[in-house]
Amino acid sequence: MKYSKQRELVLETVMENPIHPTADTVYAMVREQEPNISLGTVYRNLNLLAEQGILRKIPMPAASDRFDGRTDPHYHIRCSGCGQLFDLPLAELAGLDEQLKNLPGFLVTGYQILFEGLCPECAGKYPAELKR
Amino acid sequence: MKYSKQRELVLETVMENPIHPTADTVYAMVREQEPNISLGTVYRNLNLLAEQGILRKIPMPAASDRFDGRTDPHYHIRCSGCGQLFDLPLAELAGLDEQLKNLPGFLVTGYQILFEGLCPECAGKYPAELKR
DNA sequence: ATACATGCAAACGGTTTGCAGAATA
DNA sequence: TATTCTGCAAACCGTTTGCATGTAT
Repeated sequence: MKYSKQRELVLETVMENPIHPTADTVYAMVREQEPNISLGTVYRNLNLLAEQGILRKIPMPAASDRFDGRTDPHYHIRCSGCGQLFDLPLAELAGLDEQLKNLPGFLVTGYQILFEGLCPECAGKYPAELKR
Repeated sequence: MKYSKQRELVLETVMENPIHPTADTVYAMVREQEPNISLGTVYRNLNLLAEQGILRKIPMPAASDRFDGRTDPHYHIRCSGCGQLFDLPLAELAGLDEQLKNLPGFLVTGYQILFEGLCPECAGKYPAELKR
């Protein structure tokens, strides 16, 4: 892997903005410092950095993938109010690995969870009953 | 909702084939009985039936959505070997709801899990170490 | 008659890719 | 110089949509 200014900016942007940006968001942000960067380059670098394990790609069902500077295992929650993606301060799911080992037939190697709900800020704004 | 032969076939196909087919697969299957049906109609009906809760749409990260005739809560596992999606015979995740209620700030309303691993058949074929 | 559904094809959004030229090592 | 990278634009894939026509109520 050879150095490039573009890649440095892409990485820096994801690292310094823990907002789990989409490729498009990264593109917009990097463009402020490097107006000629192309969206393709942003994608290429994000994917490359994710492959190397330097950052993480969070595939989102029915939405743009997001990228995360944190590479340690942790959960995410999408806020139905503002649409943002947050880290969820939830401990490892206890007992799950246990259950998974004892499944007849299947060999589970991993899983992805995406939580849905309201972030602290939106939980305040919305009434008791929550909608989509 | 008005009756249509096309919708009936789409529903029937999903119900009778518990393989969690994609829209494309449903299209191919229905076409054998109704060669003139269009892919758009298949999509429209699958979405409509899912909205009504008659069947379930399973959004798949970085892949085509799948549809499920089973509407009761249960988990799925994607086999890394053959790519098929299976029901996972796993009990409700115990204690998770507990943990979720006590999260500071966040109000969790739901979650989706997708497991990854090897199905019984593929688990036999592959050696001990498993890859992607 | 009036909804609602269909087939078709075009449009869409997110992402990837082929290419010729530019930058790094 | 050899390799990797870039910008650009076109291609791609899964899905949705507009429209004129057809069908169920």
